[in-house]
Amino acid sequence: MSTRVLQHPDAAEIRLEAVLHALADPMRLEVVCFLAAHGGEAGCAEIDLGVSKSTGTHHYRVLREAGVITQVYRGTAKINSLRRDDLDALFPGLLDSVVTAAARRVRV
Amino acid sequence: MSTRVLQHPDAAEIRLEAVLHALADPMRLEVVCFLAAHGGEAGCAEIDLGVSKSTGTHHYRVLREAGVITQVYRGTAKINSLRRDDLDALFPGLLDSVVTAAARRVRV
DNA sequence: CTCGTAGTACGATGATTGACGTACAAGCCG
DNA sequence: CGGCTTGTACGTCAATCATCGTACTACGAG
Repeated sequence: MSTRVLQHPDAAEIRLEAVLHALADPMRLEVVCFLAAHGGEAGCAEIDLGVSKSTGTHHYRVLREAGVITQVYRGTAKINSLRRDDLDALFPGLLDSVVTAAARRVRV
Repeated sequence: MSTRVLQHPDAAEIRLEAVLHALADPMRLEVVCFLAAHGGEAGCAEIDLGVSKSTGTHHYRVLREAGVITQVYRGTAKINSLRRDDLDALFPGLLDSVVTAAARRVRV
């Protein structure tokens, strides 16, 4: 039906538990870290999660519905962006501490 | 067998995903907020979660095994303490931002 | 010793979730 | 147009999770 427009929760509707739950999955955490490290933009295909496309779609959807990322179509590709502004405004310091902690975790 | 000694993960074994997962549940988040607001000590019975004892035990166990809280027996009661030092050392700022965000969330 | 309180252990159960394959839609390119 | 790439929708399956009830242990008070 050619929607091509993706629904995102309003900033005021972002729920802390949903964000934490979205971040609790290692795969989604990796996506967030990737976006945080790359200026917040990346196509779905640029982040190799090692899972099937369906599963990837599923995880991106969870992140989007939790209000963690924004997704925009650009041709056939879909660009994912971190909603850093909204997250920082709602939960100051949360994103940074999680990303920092995740980066350290990888090193260990 | 009178174990009466509870096993806690070592500080180095605390996993970010486990902590996030533990914090993602509203009930456990409430426990953490309560402990954070009360100097980090409280018996299981002091925090009314509105669920059965079994469920309460389950949630406390998840928190303990994730390395979020410490549990010590004092007579028949069990005292829960936040592992603030360990968490702050491993994931600087994480606990504060989550607790702050949760407190704000309740107000909304 | 007996009882009450505080919490554990052990299933059981229903809901949610993660992962997948297949079939399909939308946009680019030859 | 026809094929390729990119991602979605849908149904399925297994695993995990939150919740509970019941039976039990440990401790303190009387």
